[in-house]
Amino acid sequence: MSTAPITNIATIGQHVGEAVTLRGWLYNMRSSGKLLFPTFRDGSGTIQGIVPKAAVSEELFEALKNLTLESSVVVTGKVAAHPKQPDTFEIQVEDVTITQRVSDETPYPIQLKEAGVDFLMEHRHLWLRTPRQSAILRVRATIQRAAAEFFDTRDFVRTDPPILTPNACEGTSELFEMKYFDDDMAYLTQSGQLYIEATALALGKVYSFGPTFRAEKSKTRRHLTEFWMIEPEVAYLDLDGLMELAEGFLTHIVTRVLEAHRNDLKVIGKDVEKLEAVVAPGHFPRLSYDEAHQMLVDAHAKGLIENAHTYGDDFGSPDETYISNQFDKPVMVHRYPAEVKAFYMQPDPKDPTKALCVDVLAPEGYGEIIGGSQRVDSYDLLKSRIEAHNLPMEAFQWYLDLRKYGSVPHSGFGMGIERCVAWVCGLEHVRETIPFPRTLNRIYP
RNA sequence: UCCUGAGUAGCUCAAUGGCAGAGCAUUCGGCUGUUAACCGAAGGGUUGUAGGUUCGAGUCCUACCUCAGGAGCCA
Repeated sequence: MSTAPITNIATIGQHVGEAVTLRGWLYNMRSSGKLLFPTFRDGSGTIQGIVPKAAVSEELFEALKNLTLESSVVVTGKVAAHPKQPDTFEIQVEDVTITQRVSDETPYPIQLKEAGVDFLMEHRHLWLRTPRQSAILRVRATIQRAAAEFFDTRDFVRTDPPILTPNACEGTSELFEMKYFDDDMAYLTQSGQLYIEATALALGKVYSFGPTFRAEKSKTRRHLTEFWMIEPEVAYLDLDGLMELAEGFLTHIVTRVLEAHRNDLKVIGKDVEKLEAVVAPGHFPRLSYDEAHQMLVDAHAKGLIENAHTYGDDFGSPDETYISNQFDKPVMVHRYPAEVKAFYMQPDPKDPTKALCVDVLAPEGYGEIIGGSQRVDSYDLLKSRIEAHNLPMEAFQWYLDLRKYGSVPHSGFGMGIERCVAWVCGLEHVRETIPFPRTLNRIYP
């Protein structure tokens, strides 16, 4: 075996003129008579190899010529600039060890050509190998790291809430239910918020980051039944401070993605200028519910949206799309009517019919990626809200305790990682943002 | 839950109610700079399931199944 240093494809440009070893898979094969052009991938990228018949042994040439796609290989060869494509490299193959050859009887099922959603999802474990899917997962990892890093470097303490809970956090959406030993029922968490309100009052500034579950029968490009959420919660923070936090947070994430993933974004097909506009100088626009409503009324009058928005109702998907399309940065819509929002949101002292809450709408019609609010800090008000929403009072005793012992104004938000990734990458559907998406009709593979 | 659409070769799709087709993939052959290479050949089908109409159904009708898009709800 060769002694050439092991390298990866992403950084292979540093080794032009040198012999290197790549460990990966056969991604594609083209040939032209006595020239082979195998394309290899190694998880960090793809590179074309070139194999003239005269340059290698007869056995190796034949073995390579008949090699099946996605067979695993260790390749040794000299790195050279691509003769036709600028900033691209190729490897002049000298030796190949086949780690495992894909059988002729069971060829790799996923073609390089287009395929349908059902087929790809059924083969998600293999679909992940395509350059686009790999690029998306790299961007996702950076978004997750940047999101945690933003809070870690600002003295937030990460506190992980439970995943098994005894009751609905918000008393709203459908929960996944399971038996908890003999007599009790448990539910998969739909948000860690209530629990991190407790840790925020212990530690000041906290965040949680983990999976959440919704048993909603939603069948759209924005919904998964299992998704990841990052949620900060801060004592003594008001709504304005929360909006500043959200703005800095998203700016940081997009900055990190632009630093590290211009190539990946190109593979994915995202227009990088759209992201550069997000981090350009200037604040994210802030719009009150009333202003947003007026915007929709005007748009309907001009025939720009189909359905008139009724004052007092939440915004529908088409409404959010219209509003976000008016700006090239994320839009923060605040102070919704309290009636359409959750029971724990603090009323606006200037207009108690409004809640001190904010939804951040991503550009390009990606909809709500962040939802947050200032929380009710009065014991009596919270108790009456729990009653008004017909929630089981005994389950919320601990939550009420937080208002009994040193209650303070506090605020927090939650961001769904998958929607953020879909927006940053410009994807049609959130199912591509997570390795193994869980949707209404699919839990395999 | 509701609305809409789609199920035909391994994949992506054609086929006026009248012989089941193409491209890609696979196998075989050709080609010394190919770019989802190209050229030639071969194999590959219970047309989602069950009924019905008809001389004849992939095509029309009914029910069901599966998937997708949207609404509602949400991140």
